[in-house]
Amino acid sequence: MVTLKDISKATGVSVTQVSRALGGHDDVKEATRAKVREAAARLGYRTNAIAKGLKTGQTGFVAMVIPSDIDASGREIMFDMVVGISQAISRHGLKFLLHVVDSDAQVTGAFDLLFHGGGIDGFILTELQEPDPRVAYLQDRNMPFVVHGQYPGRPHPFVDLDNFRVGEVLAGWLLDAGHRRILFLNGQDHRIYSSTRTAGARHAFAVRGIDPSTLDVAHGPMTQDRGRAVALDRLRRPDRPTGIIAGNTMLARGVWDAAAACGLRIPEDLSVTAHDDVLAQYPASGFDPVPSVTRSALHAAWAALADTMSQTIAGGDPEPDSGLLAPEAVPGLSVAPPPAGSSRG
Amino acid sequence: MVTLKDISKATGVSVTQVSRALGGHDDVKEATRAKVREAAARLGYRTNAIAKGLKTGQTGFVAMVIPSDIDASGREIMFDMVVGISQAISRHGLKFLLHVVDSDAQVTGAFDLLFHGGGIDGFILTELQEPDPRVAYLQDRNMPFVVHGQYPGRPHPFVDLDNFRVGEVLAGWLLDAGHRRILFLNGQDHRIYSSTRTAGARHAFAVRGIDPSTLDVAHGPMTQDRGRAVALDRLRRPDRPTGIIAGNTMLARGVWDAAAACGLRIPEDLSVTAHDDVLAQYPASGFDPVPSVTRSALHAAWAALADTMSQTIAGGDPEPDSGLLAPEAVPGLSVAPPPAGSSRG
DNA sequence: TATGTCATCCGAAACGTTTCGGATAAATAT
DNA sequence: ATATTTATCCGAAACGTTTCGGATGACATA
Repeated sequence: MVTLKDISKATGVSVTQVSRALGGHDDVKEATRAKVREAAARLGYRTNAIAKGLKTGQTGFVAMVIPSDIDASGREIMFDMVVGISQAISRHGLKFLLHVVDSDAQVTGAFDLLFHGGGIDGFILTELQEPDPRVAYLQDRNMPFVVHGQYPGRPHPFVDLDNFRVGEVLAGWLLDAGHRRILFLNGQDHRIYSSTRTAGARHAFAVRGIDPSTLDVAHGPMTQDRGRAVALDRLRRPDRPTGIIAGNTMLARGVWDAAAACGLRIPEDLSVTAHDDVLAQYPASGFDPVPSVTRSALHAAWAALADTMSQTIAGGDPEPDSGLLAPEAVPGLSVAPPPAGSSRG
Repeated sequence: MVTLKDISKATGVSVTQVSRALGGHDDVKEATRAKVREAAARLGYRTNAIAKGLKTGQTGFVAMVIPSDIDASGREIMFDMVVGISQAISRHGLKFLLHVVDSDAQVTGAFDLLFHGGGIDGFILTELQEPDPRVAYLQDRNMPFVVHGQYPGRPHPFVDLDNFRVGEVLAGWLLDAGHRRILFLNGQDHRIYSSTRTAGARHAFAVRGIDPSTLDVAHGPMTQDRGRAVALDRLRRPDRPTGIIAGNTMLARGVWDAAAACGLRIPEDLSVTAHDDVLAQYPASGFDPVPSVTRSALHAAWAALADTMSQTIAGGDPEPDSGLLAPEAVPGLSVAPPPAGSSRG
């Protein structure tokens, strides 16, 4: 292994100055720095992360702890998350660690193990639930962490899509076109993003003087199958919805299927709005007509997450509310006034 | 942070002896060891992995490097792998690290980065292909690694299902029942496990004096949809196969679907054998009739993999061939002689 | 001349652990 | 009695890095 001492010997510069030269400190003569850099490159020097970690107390490892008993719909989205986050973390020169435990109950124990005994600098939390003990646990023990999502009542470093705004916009488009019987195909129950989107949608109702309780919200996994099934069920009722909000593009695909199955045209007979996470596997392309969507790339969220993580580890408290990502509102051709025959609710 | 020095102060035992007491060395009086253990527990001591790593040169981190551009069918299996491996690794007191790079080409670079600069003890390789530069790269640079699978021509630490035997048994059952027109629904092309299973199946043909080239092998992702599609295509031909080998239970499900669609009964009109990985998400239950399978739990492979990894890191070369896992042969009710009307091929 | 400023440098200590090479005293062997 | 073994212990060095607290000489200022 090539060490600073080797470079020191090779150049005649002290270990201290070699360290400072490579570390970019400013009390090193340019000529010296060049000489050191050259020798480091020539000898194939690589900073020993462990030694550096011992001195600085930081290793550059960021961990995410997940239970192995995730349900089928969770696993699919989880892998995309893991890949996206890992990539974003690597780009910041940090290293991503995935730690799998047997059950939810063991997650907090793993935090302790990894942080105190394992040289982990910080944690990433996703898929927040209500209630979720993880946030309080980490806060109480002063372990650095960043959340994808926000936990109510406890300010903490986070990155999150403005889900309230998403619900507001998607519902607003339908309401403004004249729809009153609206179905919201939302995500899993007890997920905070789901309820925040519902709140945003209901807010859109309220500011227009429409009773928010008339919004029909259906919770569940965000899959094409479920989208089709729930939409089909509702569309076959006599007082069928004239507008549907889809939580993501997979649910939207299910709605398109259901509309086709019922012989309903979009947007003439049924208006649809959706949120688009810009995932490669769930492209928003191929829809006819082009849907009206709120759009926010998940990979942008991962990048922001990595950024906030690296700030948090460095000790700088990120500014509150800086983590809220605004969705882009992209009107398409999937919204029209409700069909004349439909009675207004 | 609680250190050895703190325990030393609290107990009056030297740092050296505290270290040895906790480390399980034998030149420590039992009374002393108990006193030290008590103090460690009381103060909440946890070994500092970084400091230990600096001294011993090992960190307990094991990494797996994957490219982000895996195809859809790959992602599904990959997540199960990652979860299974991570869990098995944790159980050995090691820590699992998932590192995602943008493309295949960047994998070897990541090896260097993680090993030399990142304090990674060793690597786990899965999904071997032909050719695959990773094995030679790690071998040439003396980085410890364990492979799930075997690379031809280069002995290396590995854990693998005996895929030759799987092909041999699954084909043998059909041949011994009298089948001659057999379809093998195999895994992805260029995957070593696929070709090894094919070789095993062809060997079963050869030892029975039957022309191995009459075996029809179809490569592709191991999904229910593909199983149905390929089976349907073959079953509709005039010289349809009378026996089908399914590479896993999902493919088998597709075969069951296809048989139903063609009005064929199993096993009266069509015999089927399959391999069962014993995955929770792809249960082998719910089949009627119970299929004849070779069975080998993937999670047993992960456990063996973690075991071999920990030996390899410790410097002990695991015995060659100790990594080959024998499948269990579990006859069911899905194999019968071919229907009388079918002409023998 | 004496003092201060500046750029550049370096020795030594520190991070927490493990381990080498003995030290001590008691028990046993000669 | 002395020599040897045994059980138990400890100081100090080492791993590779960063950083504190100065040191040095050149130059400008008073």
